[in-house]
Amino acid sequence: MAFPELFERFAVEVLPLGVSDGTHLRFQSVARFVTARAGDAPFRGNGKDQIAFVASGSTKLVAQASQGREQVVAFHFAGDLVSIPSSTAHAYSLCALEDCELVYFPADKFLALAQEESGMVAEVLTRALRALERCREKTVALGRKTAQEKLASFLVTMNDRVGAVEGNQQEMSLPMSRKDIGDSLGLTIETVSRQFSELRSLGLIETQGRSGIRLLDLEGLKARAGHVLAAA
Amino acid sequence: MAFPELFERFAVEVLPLGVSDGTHLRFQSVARFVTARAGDAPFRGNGKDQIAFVASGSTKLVAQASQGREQVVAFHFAGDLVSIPSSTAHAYSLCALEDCELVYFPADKFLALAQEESGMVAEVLTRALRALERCREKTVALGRKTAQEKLASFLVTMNDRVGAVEGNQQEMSLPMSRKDIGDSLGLTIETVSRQFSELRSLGLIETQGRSGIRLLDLEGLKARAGHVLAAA
DNA sequence: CGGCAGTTTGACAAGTCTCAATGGGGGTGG
DNA sequence: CCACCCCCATTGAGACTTGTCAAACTGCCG
Repeated sequence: MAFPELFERFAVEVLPLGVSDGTHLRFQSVARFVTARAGDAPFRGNGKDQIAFVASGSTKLVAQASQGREQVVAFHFAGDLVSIPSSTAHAYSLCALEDCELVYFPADKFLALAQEESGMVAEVLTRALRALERCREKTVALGRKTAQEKLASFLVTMNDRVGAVEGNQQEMSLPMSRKDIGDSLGLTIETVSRQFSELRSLGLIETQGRSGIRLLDLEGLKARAGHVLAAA
Repeated sequence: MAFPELFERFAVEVLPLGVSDGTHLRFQSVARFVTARAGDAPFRGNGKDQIAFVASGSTKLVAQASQGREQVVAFHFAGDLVSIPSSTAHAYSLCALEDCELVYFPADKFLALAQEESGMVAEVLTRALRALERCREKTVALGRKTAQEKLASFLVTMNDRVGAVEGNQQEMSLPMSRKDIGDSLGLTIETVSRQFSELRSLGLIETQGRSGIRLLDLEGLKARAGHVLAAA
């Protein structure tokens, strides 16, 4: 896709309605574009905070711990905005799960420009709070859930984000590998695989090939996800 | 402390310089106040998103998973702003570690008011991004670190937030119990205690009573924290 | 000074990781 | 379009970190 068209997708999704032409153009002037093939990591350690918009495809944000251990901090899909930090206790990199088109900005310029348009900061704040919420939920899973609960809540969450109704069941195609799922849930590939088998034999899910997943019993999955709803 | 004085502390810390008197007053009109004794949970499941400012004392944000398991999602100290969500997969509550004075707002009104003052949203966004960063770092610890690495990185992080230099060593008084630390790191009380003993016998830390901690070898601790710095 | 909650330490159990081998999908090249 | 091959996923056996249960200890508050 041509670059101006990509930027338009960002503008439609993130810029508030009725944003001034000037702001629109200034954003465009600091925007950069990149297409990434599955597996590419276009932002590996470039030393500056970045903000990236996923125009198409899907990505993972990966943190590195010592001894080659990796933790997937978040997954992103078309329309998501990602903040990629540079100076923290762990090195982060954004990595394409499928072929991707990304629009990205230096974080400092992006935030400075955003402040010129009041609704814009609010939009970014809303997205940041949503990201914080997801991260907190992940924290609970990583800290206090069993392998099975981790996978069950992962599937329920992913279904909310990319699932589609098929008959009276939920169907989705996950772009991430077992390794990605493991690195996201703090488990090994093998444990993830075993839990997939277990959920299958419990009749809660069906898998089709490597990425196809059908949730046969969404309520049953939720019951095994270890959730506790507010004001219960 | 009197309520107007508490609000002033919030205003000085969070409201941008030169905020209009009108905005100042509108914030004050939706602000609520509460003093909490150590152990109190003033926001337990009240059904609405809240934003709280910690005027004095320290708090923990706790999520509940099934079967009474608890996960501490974040700690907060005087000057911090906390977003307390209500409708998520887990029930959250803010809990006082020491006696606290809190200024709080309904989140919807707070965010609506913030938008009237451009610098205000930016300030809240900055804080939200910092909270997101901390949460991501915690995610890495929970997902991919050993018990010892978890405790070491916890101590290093806490030292950054509340530590003071004492001689050529770092000293701090932690307001949270071993249980709080365990619930924050995804460990049991016993494992936390064992790791404290281990770090003590390695000569990296000294403990004094239940809350006093001296970091004898900050670099040694960091080396055991499993960090990988960016652009290494 | 006494009681109690929180902490430390120990022994054992359990869940997950590691190492290893087999099986299957899906992409590539003929 | 089909077949082959490689990589990913699955399954199994054994090891190890952490959790569980229990008891002794200690700092802290009344």
